[in-house]
Amino acid sequence: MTLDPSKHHDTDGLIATADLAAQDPSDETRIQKLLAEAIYEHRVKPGTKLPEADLCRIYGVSRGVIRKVLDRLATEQLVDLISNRGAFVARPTVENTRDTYSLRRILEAGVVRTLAKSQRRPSLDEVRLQVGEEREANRVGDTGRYIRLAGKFHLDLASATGNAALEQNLKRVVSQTSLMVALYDVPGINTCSVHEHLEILDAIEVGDYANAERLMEDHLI
Amino acid sequence: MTLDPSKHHDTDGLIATADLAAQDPSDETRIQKLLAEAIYEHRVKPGTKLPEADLCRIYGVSRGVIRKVLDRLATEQLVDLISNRGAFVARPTVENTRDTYSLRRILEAGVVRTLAKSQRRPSLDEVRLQVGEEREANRVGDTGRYIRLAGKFHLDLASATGNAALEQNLKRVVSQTSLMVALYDVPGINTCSVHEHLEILDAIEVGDYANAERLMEDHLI
DNA sequence: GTTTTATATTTTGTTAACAAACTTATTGAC
DNA sequence: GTCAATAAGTTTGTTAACAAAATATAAAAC
Repeated sequence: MTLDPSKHHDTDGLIATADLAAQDPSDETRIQKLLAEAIYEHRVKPGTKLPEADLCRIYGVSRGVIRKVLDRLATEQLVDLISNRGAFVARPTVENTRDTYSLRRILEAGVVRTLAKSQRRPSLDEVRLQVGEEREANRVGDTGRYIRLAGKFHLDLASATGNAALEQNLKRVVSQTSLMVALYDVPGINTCSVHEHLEILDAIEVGDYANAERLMEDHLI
Repeated sequence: MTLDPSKHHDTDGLIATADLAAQDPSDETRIQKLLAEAIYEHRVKPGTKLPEADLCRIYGVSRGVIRKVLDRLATEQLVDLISNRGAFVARPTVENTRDTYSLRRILEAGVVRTLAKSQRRPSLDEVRLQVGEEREANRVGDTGRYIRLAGKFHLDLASATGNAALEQNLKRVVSQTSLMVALYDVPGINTCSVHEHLEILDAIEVGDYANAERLMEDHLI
């Protein structure tokens, strides 16, 4: 792939974020994150081929690390790996999409239930603050920022549980569903309503886990 | 590692299952499964070093495939990968263990809820039949068989939901918790009571999802 | 005998070359 | 012009060699 700005390629969406990045984590981890983001943020379309040589040039690493990254993304189901043909941005089936959304609802219900049940109520002040920004972004019409914040809300709640395993699990499922909305027009998530986010927060802080759970389930589709 | 039966090594637990196995799946997938089983069935103890050369000899493959397998098992958290020092059977922390059990309860509650809520009630006849075998194994005192069947109960329920994503997720978490009982004496799971399994089945078939959920949560610890 | 330093061996990490499979381009027949 | 067959060119998969790091061994100092 060339970097000539006059010619546009399918994989151009990868370039933007290929700079900056601290080298604290290993090459593999760093590039896995970058590629994953590019995929679930729809900068590369589902079905797009991801040739090893191109990725090597873009990220400035050898084929070995690219191959490892692709293998990991395949287990995350963000990439389809076809033998002797290469890697492609995943194109999940409708079935798989439905299943993954169900799984997400289960996990998110688990998150709010955990929060609402916990004895020393975790401080959700920061989250509440961000929902404010969310509302503002929505009002002003900054859709990019709005979508990003709306998505972050769910992961922030998971983080607030203090359960790293749960958080990590939800993170993966969220990135999967993010990819899916590029293929199928799934309601909810995208159209996350600020009002509902606030209702959920309220239910959690009051400790009404039955309601918090129900609200979250209704919120996601 | 030598195969001399007079000398015992830490990694001997790997040998037993290294034979048979259909070559339908790729070497990587096949060996990943074998190694994962050896780990969560406690045939190799947590902390045991897994030298690449040994694994190559045992499974009869090149270092490349072993390295790929170890990388995958590391993301599954069954193996700890330490830079320049090699692979070790994972030794999860108490924190991680608690978190993973919470996650498991969330997922399993999701499973029974899904089953109980579903319109055309799935046929749980086979599962019910197996619980019968479970009781028999328990009565006769065949602990190995009993533990195996008791574990299978949970995965069979997940399979009955028809949600492959949910099933796959639970499978991973179950294998993680299986490894953990080798380190910490966690109640439940091991001591799965047949009676409780039957109660859960009943609640599901009656469609009483609130109760099914509660029973499952109480059942797991 | 214990500890420290130096050396040798083993083990892991990475790169580069080769082999195999797939794609594309070209040629020729109809 | 369309299609099929062949050949050239890419791209992926695998192996083998090398470099770097860690571990084990041996020697020396105290």
